[in-house]
Order: sequence, then C-alpha cells, then structure tokens
Amino acid sequence: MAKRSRPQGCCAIKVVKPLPRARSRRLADIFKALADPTRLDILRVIVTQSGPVCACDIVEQFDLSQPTISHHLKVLRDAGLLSSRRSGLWSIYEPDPEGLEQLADLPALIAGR
Amino acid sequence: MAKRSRPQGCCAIKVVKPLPRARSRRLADIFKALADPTRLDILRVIVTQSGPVCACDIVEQFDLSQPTISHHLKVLRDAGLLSSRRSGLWSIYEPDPEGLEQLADLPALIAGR
DNA sequence: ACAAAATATTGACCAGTGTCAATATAATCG
DNA sequence: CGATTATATTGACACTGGTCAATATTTTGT
Repeated sequence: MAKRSRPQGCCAIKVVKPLPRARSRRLADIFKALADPTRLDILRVIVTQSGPVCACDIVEQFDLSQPTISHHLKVLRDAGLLSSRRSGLWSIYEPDPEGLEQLADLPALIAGR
Repeated sequence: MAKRSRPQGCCAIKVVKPLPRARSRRLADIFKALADPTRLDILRVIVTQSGPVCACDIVEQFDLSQPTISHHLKVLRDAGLLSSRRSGLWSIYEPDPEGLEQLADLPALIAGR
C-alpha cells in the first residue's frame, strides 16, 4: 500500500477482472506454443501451404531430429493452432482456423474489448 | 525424405523463408512475455487504465510478492510491451504502442504477409 | 508373416523460468 | 545525516521445456 502522496497520474487505478482460469490457461498454451522460434517457423510453413502437409515434409525443412519436430507439431496441435489426421503411413497437418482466430482477437482481448 | 508415394494433397510443399534471426528472437520474447497468465493479467491491467500506473498499484492488485511483480514488469518492458520511467520514488509504467502493434500484425505475419 | 517406412513415445540432459526471502538501491522527509 | 518508503537485484529452489538417441507403434508392400 502506498504511504506517500502519489505523483501526478498515478493513483486510483481501475480494477480489471482477471481472465477466467480456463481461458487464461488456453491463452498461455497458445503463447507458449508460439514462443519457440522453430515452432513459429513450422506454423508459418504450414499456414503458407495451399493444402495439408505431411510431417515428413516438415522434418525435411528443418535441421532438427524427427522426434523433435514431432514434439513441436504436437505442441502446436495441443494449443489448437493445428489439426492433424492419419492417412496411411502419414500424419497430415493443417492450420486450425479456430485457433488462429484467437490470435486475431488478441489485441482486443488485451485492450479489454 | 519420403520413400513411398504420397497420399493425396501431401507433397511438393512451398518453401517458406524462415524469419530473420533478430526478428524471430524479438517475437519469441514477446510470446514468452505473454505466456505467463500473471503477466498477461498485468499487461491487461496497465493497458486498461486511461493513464500511466505506478508499480505499487500493480503489486496491490496481485497476491504475489513485490520482487515477483517487479520481475514480471521487467520482462514485459524488455519485450517492448511496456515502457517505464522514474518519477521520484515511483516507477511509472505504461503501454508501449510499438510493442502492442507487433501483436496486431501477428496474423498477417503468420499467414505470410 | 516379415521387412520397411513414417510417425510417436520415452528417458535423459541441460538451459531456462516463476517464485520468494533477503538484501541492495534510490529517493524523500525531517 | 538517519529513518522511511518504493523499487530493483540477488540467490536459491523447484519446475518446465527443447533436444537427441533409442525404442515403440502403426501401416504398407511383398
């Protein structure tokens, strides 16, 4: 608690409701997913394609081991930014529009609508 | 490299230029800053105010120690999302429009322009 | 059934991070 | 100067996260 008189323009702040815990966690997952440069690049590669992509194509584009890429794809999928399905031997990934929409809504969310 | 014939809609991906390292790191810093629920709440509190806020007001709003809040504020500032200045005893924080603009540009960046 | 290929999982290692208590620094007041 | 107040830094701790090697799983082709 402040015990001295405040400087100009520093007092009586508006109380802001913290986000609901579930929403907060979901957002944190999205940000954590994007907070790794490799994952951001992986996401950009997939979003840029005109159609779905198989995991092997992603592995090919990066100087990282197959397990590491597989891990990154899982993180992006768990964050809701990608969706995936099996097609025979291959795992097919594509952007998840719902997850990407969360990103577009970000500035409004931070500014409080 | 894939050694079998691909399933439909899975091959010949467009090559995407990775982001310049500096840009990539800067973005990662922003996302890491936002990836903590407490920091996201702190940012929302500060952005919501009509003017600058002193650190003591933030400390008051959260059930965390003063050093922890100070740390979070530093992370947000280093990420370019907040700016700060001293005013006597107080440290005054306010949103950094330039940093927030990066967030608004995100969807375009991911989609590749 | 067996071998091969694409992907996923496990386990381990090291670097990074959120938190607090303790302490340091900076600024003000008397 | 000495006491007080607001903030920042340090050190320690537990926990998380990126990476790879090794292994497992799933599916296909023969």
